[in-house]
Amino acid sequence: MKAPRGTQDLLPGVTEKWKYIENALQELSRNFHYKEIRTPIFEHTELFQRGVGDTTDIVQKEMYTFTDKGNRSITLRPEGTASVARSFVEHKLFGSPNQPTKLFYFGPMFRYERPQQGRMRQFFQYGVEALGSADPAIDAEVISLAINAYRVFGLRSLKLVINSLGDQESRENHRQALIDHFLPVKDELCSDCQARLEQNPLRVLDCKKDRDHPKMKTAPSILDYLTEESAQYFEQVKGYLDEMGISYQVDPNLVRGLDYYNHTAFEIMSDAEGFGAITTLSGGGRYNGLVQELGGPETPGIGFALSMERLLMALEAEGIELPIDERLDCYLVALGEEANRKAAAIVNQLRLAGVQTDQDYQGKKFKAQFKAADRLQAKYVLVLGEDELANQQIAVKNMESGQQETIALDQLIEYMKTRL
RNA sequence: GCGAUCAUGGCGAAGUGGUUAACGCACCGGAUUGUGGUUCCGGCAUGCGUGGGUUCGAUCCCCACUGGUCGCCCCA
Repeated sequence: MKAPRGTQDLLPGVTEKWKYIENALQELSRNFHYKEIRTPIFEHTELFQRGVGDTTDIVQKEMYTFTDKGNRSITLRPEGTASVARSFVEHKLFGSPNQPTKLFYFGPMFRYERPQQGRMRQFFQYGVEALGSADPAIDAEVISLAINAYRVFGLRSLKLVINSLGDQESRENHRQALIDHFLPVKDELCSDCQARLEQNPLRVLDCKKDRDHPKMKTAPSILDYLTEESAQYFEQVKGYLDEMGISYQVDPNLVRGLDYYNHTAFEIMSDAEGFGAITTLSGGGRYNGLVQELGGPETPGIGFALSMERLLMALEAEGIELPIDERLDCYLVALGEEANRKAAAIVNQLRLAGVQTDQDYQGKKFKAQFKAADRLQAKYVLVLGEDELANQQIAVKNMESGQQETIALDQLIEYMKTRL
């Protein structure tokens, strides 16, 4: 039996890294004053159709959708924002006096795709959502949180790309301009783009196949079609970023794949060598119509999500080791029948006193037990043999210094606690 | 969804249509009645992803399936 395609087991040795990263991101979230939310792993399919958008690749071909025994159409969540917005509406969080509502989440997402490194069918995201504020300062806040989610681990080869998709009016004007621009040469575009021109002409812009088409360079930029208000908003966001000392690059062709985005859109990529085809580490943006679309009051929102798998890849690419201490405090080596009988109780006492302790359960010889202790990087080895037992004592060896002393058994816990 | 490539012990890795499937690392035991290292000696795949087929005989040839990896699409 194997784990299903595109899923993976996280085994001891890597779970410690995940735990470390989760803890660090949790602390970062707390400093930015975001609170944790946990939503279901599956939702009604309709949530994603309405929230993420029917024309997106995610909804059209990547969802894990099934019918449950009650004949409901259920989908394993492909992303987190729709669920958070749904929960925000369902629990009327907009009624709380503390606005905006600032939330973070962590958990598995599911997309049916061809797996390769950095792209799993089940993958883990950390994300944040700030609902209820249309202040450009909060756009900058979320972007800062996103970039610092990498910097706190020492990552440096990062590229922040931002764009504005504008408001409804900007988008419609731009959409029309794109159609007018490309329609005369529609036949020269790839089949995907011919369809895109009808459904979502914005996405023609980031097509790889038609990248070199002459009409591509002269295509109308969204930035030229922003309404006065949208343009000003974008300027303010950039102003806040400048003020924070966060460098970025404006890419008018940055188009996020989800329908709900408007105004600010951004992506963080890795510059590191040998990162492969997938360089996007995280992405996010503003989604001012989403909450209303899901039946709530008109509520602005912005958020982003990063992938744990890609964060770990970035750490590897930059050769960053997380400071994880895997050493064991204590390993008890027992010698003889009587000692074996006593060993478990002594180990148990140490553990309950907060000393991380282990012993042999494989019937190993004395020397082999010592080797095991060494391999586990035990800081101390306790030797319990007949001599020690006869005197109600135990030998304690500091494995780093090699020093060993014999102490009374009833002082062991006290002794160990002062040394660890 | 499309294209390419790969699959041998815990890990890495050689190999061949036919008696015992190299080697390295790791692990276990001994040399060394109670102290981590080194060295030496010994042990460790009735098995070569799964299922079929060809053959007197398949880990090796053929087909399908499963999974990994790389690229495309798209994204986190």
